[in-house]
Formats: sequence, structure tokens, C-alpha cells
Amino acid sequence: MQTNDLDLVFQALSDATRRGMLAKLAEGETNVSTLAAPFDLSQPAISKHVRVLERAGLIEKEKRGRENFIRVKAGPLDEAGGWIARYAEFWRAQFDAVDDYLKQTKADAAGKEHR
Amino acid sequence: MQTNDLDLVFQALSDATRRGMLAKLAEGETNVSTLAAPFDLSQPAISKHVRVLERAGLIEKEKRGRENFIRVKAGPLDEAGGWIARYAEFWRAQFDAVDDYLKQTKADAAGKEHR
DNA sequence: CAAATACATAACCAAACGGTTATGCAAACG
DNA sequence: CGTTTGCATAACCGTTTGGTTATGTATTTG
Repeated sequence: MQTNDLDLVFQALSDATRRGMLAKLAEGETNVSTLAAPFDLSQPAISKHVRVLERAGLIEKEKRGRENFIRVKAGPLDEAGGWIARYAEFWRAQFDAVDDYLKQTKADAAGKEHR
Repeated sequence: MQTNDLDLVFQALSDATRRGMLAKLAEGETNVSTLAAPFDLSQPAISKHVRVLERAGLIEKEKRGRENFIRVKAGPLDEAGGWIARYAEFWRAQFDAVDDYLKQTKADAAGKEHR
């Protein structure tokens, strides 16, 4: 199957290596080698993970010279977050916890101005 | 691999059939047959999807007589939502959109009292 | 210009996935 | 009490996933 956008996003997020890559990318754009450094994987394995993230629309690649820079695209993450938020609504107690978390995170971010 | 909890949750969410099941379960607990009705799949295929959701901790089964009732557990959804929210923070524009969405959804839910 | 760097791509492999049909079995029904 | 209902489980199958090694190819660098 795998036609749906959300399928690709959630599937991309279902691997700890790829989530780790996104976490690292949150600190800013990097090239593939730097992105690969923390992981004990062959270089082609890294390339494959990058492609899965790209296919899900979660990242963009831009080739500059011999290096390939990766930067994150948040749109699909919002779709995924939106889906979760919508269904989380139906279980109020937990929903409140998520909402509070988001509000607090937002407040923090607003306060310290993202570096 | 697949050791991580989040792996299992996101992987469970990566299939449209399973997301559809969760959506239906949001209306309340059902037995497996009722849950299966909307999907054009064999009964064993449904059982497999249910097991994937169970393994991810997203649902609970309770056998009553010959029927097996399914009910949702929101905890893991929160973990997943939390992960997304945390990294969404780093891309502010989109984060704001999610936050607004959540706030509006929360307001709606508070207003109309979940039936 | 030769060598090293930063990748991508191909080919291969075992394991997991998502589906199927077949079978079994306990509970409810008539 | 025989039959239907509501499942679970097993066995099988093609495809996808996630890893590997090997190879190719631009782009720097010395």
C-alpha cells in the first residue's frame, strides 16, 4: 500500500536512527557526513535513511559542491501532530497533559528566542 | 531493531487501516467484528492489525463471552505527540500553527462536552 | 595532477510486513 | 444439541525494510 502521506511520515518516524537524525537536524542544517557521525552505520545505510526522510517530505537536500546539506521541513510533522492531536481529543485526561506540555514548550520558546 | 517504544507506536500509526481503527475506536469501545466492518480485509488480517496496535500499547482487549472488546489507551499517543511537539518547536512558524490548532480543538471540546 | 573526500547507487541478504486461505475452538442461539 | 458466531492461530507468499560490501563519480586538497 503506502500511498498515503501520513503513512510515509509515521513510517519515517518509526525508526530511532531517523528520529535521531531529525533531532540532530533541529540544531541546524548539516551535511550528510556530520549527520552520520553519531551513528554506528555504514555510509550507504545513512544514505538510505536520508532518502526515507526525504520521501516523507521531512527533509530537503541541497547539494553545494561535493557536500549535500540537509535541512528539515516541518510541514509533514504538523500533519502527523495534527492527526495525533485530533484523536487524543477523545481521551481528555491525556489530551490535557499534551496541551499543557505544548503551552509550556511554547512559552519557553517565546521566552528564550530560539538560538 | 524495533526495541524502542516509540518505534512501535509510530510504526503502528504508519498504516491507514490501523489509523482508521483508532479513529473508529474514538467513538467508543467495540468488539473486533464491528471494528472490522468498514475494512475490506479478511478477518485474520484484522486480527493482525489489532495485535500491532496492542503491541504498541495503543489499545486494550477485554474478552467478554465470545466477543473481544477493544478500547483505546492514550498514553503512547501522548509519547508520540510529545516527541513531535518537542521537535516541532524548532520550526516556529509551523509550531505556531499546531499550537493554534490544539488550542482551538481544546476550546471546541471544552465547549461541546464530549458525547 | 594525484589522492582524498563526500557522497550516490547497485547488488545482495535476512527478517519483518501485510495480505491470504485453512483450521480450530469456545460461546451463544435456535 | 447441532449450528452459527466471533474470534485466534498457523502456514504460506510476495514485497518492503534495514543492513551490508563493492563500485562509481564529482569535488576538493596537497
